[in-house]
Parts: sequence; structure tokens; C-alpha cells
Amino acid sequence: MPTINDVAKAAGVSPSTVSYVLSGRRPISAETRARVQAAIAELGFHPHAGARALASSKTNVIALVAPLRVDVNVPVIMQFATAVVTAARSYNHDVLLLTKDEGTAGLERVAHSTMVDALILMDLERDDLRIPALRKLKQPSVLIGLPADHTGIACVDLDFGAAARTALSHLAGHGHRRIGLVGPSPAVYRRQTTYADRFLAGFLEASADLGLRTVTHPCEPGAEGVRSCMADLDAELDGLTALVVHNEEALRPLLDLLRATGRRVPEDISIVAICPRDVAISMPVNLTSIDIPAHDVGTLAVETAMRLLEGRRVEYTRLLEPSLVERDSCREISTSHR
Amino acid sequence: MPTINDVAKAAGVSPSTVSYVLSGRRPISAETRARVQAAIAELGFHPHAGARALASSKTNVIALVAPLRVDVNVPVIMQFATAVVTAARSYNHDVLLLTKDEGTAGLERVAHSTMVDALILMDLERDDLRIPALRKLKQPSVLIGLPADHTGIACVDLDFGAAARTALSHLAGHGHRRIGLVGPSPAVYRRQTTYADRFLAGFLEASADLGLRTVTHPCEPGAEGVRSCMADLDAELDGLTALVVHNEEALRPLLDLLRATGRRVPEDISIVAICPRDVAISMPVNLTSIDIPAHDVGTLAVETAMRLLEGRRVEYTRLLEPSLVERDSCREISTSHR
DNA sequence: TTGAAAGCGTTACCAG
DNA sequence: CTGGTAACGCTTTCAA
Repeated sequence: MPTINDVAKAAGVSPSTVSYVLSGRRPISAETRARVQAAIAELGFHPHAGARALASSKTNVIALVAPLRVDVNVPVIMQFATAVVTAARSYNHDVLLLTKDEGTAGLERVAHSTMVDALILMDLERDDLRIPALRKLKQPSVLIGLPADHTGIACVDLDFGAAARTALSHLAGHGHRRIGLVGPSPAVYRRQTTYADRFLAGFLEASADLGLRTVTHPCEPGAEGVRSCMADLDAELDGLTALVVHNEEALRPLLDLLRATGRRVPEDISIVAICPRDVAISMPVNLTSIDIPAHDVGTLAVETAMRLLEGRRVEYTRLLEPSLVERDSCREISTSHR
Repeated sequence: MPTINDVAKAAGVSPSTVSYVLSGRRPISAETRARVQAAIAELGFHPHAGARALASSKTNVIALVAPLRVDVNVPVIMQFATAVVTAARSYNHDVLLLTKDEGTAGLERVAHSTMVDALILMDLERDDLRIPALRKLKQPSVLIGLPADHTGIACVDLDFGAAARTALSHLAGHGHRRIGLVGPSPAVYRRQTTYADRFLAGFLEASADLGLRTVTHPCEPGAEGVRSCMADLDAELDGLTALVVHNEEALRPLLDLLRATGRRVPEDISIVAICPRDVAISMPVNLTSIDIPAHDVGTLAVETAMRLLEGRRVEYTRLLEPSLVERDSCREISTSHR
């Protein structure tokens, strides 16, 4: 492998000049630049990442801490990861993939050993133990999520509270007055994953504001979970005309169940789902949905990290506006039915 | 951040001694070792990864090149990734995540700039353009998949040919004689993703060996794709009593379709699926299936990479035995029906 | 517009 | 069993 010295000799310049040609951090005459670039190309020179990191204290790598379980939300996580990697590359950075399993120790390991310039975390919990650890790192971090105390740490996410309000006012606008929430699995609530709480809070608030009758219930995965969740909802509030579903896994079995029990969507019951667009349109009924903008959120997380690295100011809490797309699962209720 | 020199001073030894305490590459008296370790702990010393890489020409990072599209096989890809990261950590390595989109350039970039010690690639195509590039790298690589010409490169995968044979002989053993294959999407065949070809070849071979009447068809995603695939299969061979489904995405809509058209599983039609276990048991009918052992394959890929890095011998083609688990989707056909 | 040279923090070789 | 000290390959300050 040729080094910067080899290139310098071949081009008849000093190593520093080669370095400056590469970084563009100082003006170089067109002529020497050309000579240097020719030498680089001819020798197939590639700067050594470790040497660079050592000399410049920059690795051009960011850590992505992802919940690599197989249980929940797999497609969404994948979308986040894809967005983060793609965005990072567009800033000439690479991505080191860590699992959430390693916990605080993993973060400290990569940060202290200077493997990364910044960290992006997903799947934050309400009182996430990793946050105090993050504060002590010299590298900045960006959270995808919104834990309770996030002072001094940049957070990016969909505004789940607003999403719940949007869903309810859409249904209310269609005349619905009795509405059930099919929530995430109890495990998600138990972990206090921040989006579940925020959605639920927004839901209850909007329900009160709009004067609706609502019931909410977590929903275990699988056909059985859906069955029992629906039974609970129906038991606690009869005459349900609409459901808000904040649970990707539940959608398919839920639709199956409704069909099996003779409740047509949207004729007998309307649905607003919170899920990625492609999930919404891959169901037997094209679902009216509020998108989980994983791509935008991931990209924004990287952009925020980059600004932080440049020492620029950032907004420390950035919640993306939800946007509802009307499809085929919501129906106007005539006055007589109200 | 304290350096190795700070530690050396604090412990009253030379930096090289600290280094040797850390690496264990030469005997150290219990006493000095203790002093050094105390100093390390007290100062909170963490070796600088870049400096290490520079001095030792080892990064302790492996690249994982994953197909980060959102379209196909998302859960399986996630399982591979999880297994690779977990296994890598157990060898004290980290994982740099690259997308397949970057193609050959991405591999060369991380390899030439010495960011990684080895590469693991998934989603290989029959005549994958990246393979010649891999051969030129100084770092070893391990493929998850089996492209046509893989001489000199380690490959690890499920034995898809054997999986097809296993599926067919299971069905044949249950008396089935007319069997359809619901294959991956045409896009997968078009890309010549290696597992599709190998499965199909094994299927045709076993079909001939066992004297079966079989038809095969790719299957587009979604309800419509399944409908048209089934129509084709039925048209080309009537009296189908069993299906082999090598298409995760198709499973759910397929079961929906069969139910809608009054074909009960397994009473009227038997099914063997090739898919991860958790997919098989999350369907309305618990499916008899051949597992895609993503965890084992990912772990084995990392192990192979590690052996290669140690300069040890490896088997260059390692195809894992398929294992079929009987559940509720296959039925014995009585002689009268044959 | 360019060059020289001092680091950056480790490792590993050479001595003892 | 331990120490001294060249590398390792690049960036960046200081000078010119």
C-alpha cells in the first residue's frame, strides 16, 4: 500500500502538499494539484483511516445503536438504519453498528476508544440509563426518541402526541364519537418506550378536548392478542365505530379478526393506523394512516449530528409534524348513526 | 483523555509494559501487572483505536455489507445482522455497516483505507461483480451465499438445494404426488440471487428423482401476486395437493387466498414453507417449515472470518444442513386420493 | 503557493 | 521479566 510519502515523491512535492490537495484546506496551484492527483491515481493511494484519526482526532465514523431484537418493529428499525447509513455516507461518514444489548458499556467503549465522532441512538426509554452516560462523553449524541430528561442532548422524532390528536380529529371530523385505541404491546409500555407514552398522552388529551368517548388498550402480538384486545375494547365501550391502531404487528391479525366477525372496514368500523406507508398499503384494505417517517427522522438525526460536529447550533428537540393520508379505511358517519 | 504514557508514569513502568499488560503478549510479574491495572482503572484509560490500528495494522472491525432495501426479506436480514454483530462482539470486534448500494466502490473504500480487518457480504448474486474486487483486497472476506465462481473466497449458507429436496421428500413421504412451488419474486430471480437458483435446481432434481409431478412459479409480492401465481400453478397442473413456499412475503396472502377459495390447510392442500421459525408459527396455521437459520449462518460467517484472520485453515464452502420441523400444515394423503 | 518537521498514541522490536 | 525507542501514516503549525 502506497503512503502519502510515496505520492509526494512521485509528484515531486512534500507530503503536506499532498495532504492539502486531499483536504482542500489551503490553496494549491492548478499545476501541482494535477501532478499530485495523477500520482494518487497512478499509485492507487488511499489514506489510512487510523493514521488520519490519530493525527486529526476525527474518525469520520458515527455509531448507530439499534435495538437488534427480532421481536418488534423490525421493518421500521431497518428503515431508520438505512436512512442513517445513507445520510451518513452523503456526509462522507461511515456507520458503526452497535446493539442496544451492550448498553452503557458499549457506548463508552466506542466513545472512549475514539472509534466514532458522534452517536445516534434509537429505542430510548422514558428514564433511559444511557443518558447520563452520554452526557459524560466527549462526542455528541442524537436521540431518535424523546426521553424524560434530555437536557443538553439533541432529540429527533415524529411528534407522536400530535399524531394521536391528528388521528382523533380526523375521525371526529367524520362523525365518529366512540373510538378505541389499539396500543402497542404491554412489553412496549413496560419498557416505557417514549413513543408509546407520548402517543397515549396525546390520545387522552385530544379525546377530552374533542368530547369523545374513548377506550384504550395495549395489544399483545398475534391473533390471540388482537382478539383479547378487541374484546376488552368492546366490553368497555359499546358502539365503537372507529379504531386508532398504534401497533404495526396487530394490523394484519386485526383485519382478519374484523372480517371473521363480520365487521366490515370501513362500512362498520373505521380505522386510522400509525405505521409506515408501505405497511398501510400492503393490507387487504388500504389503510388511512399517519406515516412513521423513518427516513426523514433518520436523515435528520444524521444532519443534526453533523451540525453538532461542525460546532453549529442545533434545535435540541425536533419533533416532526405528523401527516395523515386518507385511504380506504375511514368512513363518514351519517347523523342518524351518531 | 489519558494516554498510555500517563498510565506508564502513574504505574512507574514503561509504556511498552503497559501495552504488554493490555495485550498479554508477554509475561508480566503479578506485581507490576497489578500496579498497571490499578493505574489504568484510576485514570480511566482507554487505548486509542486509531493509534492502535496504525501501530498494529489491525482495526478489530469487520465490515458487514447488507442489502438495505426495504422491499425483501427484512426480518431475515435483520436476523443475520444481529447474529453478525453479536458474534463479532464475542471476538472483541465491531461491525461497520455498509449498504449494498455502494457496490464495489464501498468495499474498496473501507478496505483500502484500512478501516476493517475483514468483510462479510450478504445477498450475493450468481455472477456478482463484487467478487473479483474482493479477490484483490488484502482483507479476507466471507460470503453469505454461494455465487457461481467463488474460488478462494469463503462461503457460508443454508444448503438450499438440500432444503428443496427435504421439502419434497417430506411431502412425497406423506403421499403427495402433485406439488407446486411458490417461488421468490421474479425480481429475486432476475437478480439471480443465489439461494433462489439453488433452491429451484434442488427442487427440480428431487422432483425427477422422486417421480413427482411438479410445477414452479415465481410469485410477485402482495395479494394480487399470490392470486396470479396460484392461478398459473393450478392451470399447469391440476389436482395439486401440496405447495412448497419459498417466499416469506407470500405466505400470509397465500393463506388468505386459500381460505377465501375454500381450500383448507392441511385438509385440502398441504404446505411446507421455507422461512424463519418465528414466521412459520405466526401464521393462522402453524406451518411445517424448514428454518432459515440466520443466526447460525451469521455466527458461522464471523467465526470463519476470525479463523481467516488468525491465518487458520477454513472450509471454503460451508452449507448448513436444512432441518424440517413438522407442524400443522401437512397431511397424509390416503391411497384413494393418490 | 509550498516545505519542514513536530506531533498524534500505540505496538513491537532490540537490548538487557 | 522489563525498558527504550523506532516505526506506523497522516495532519497541521510554523516558516519561508
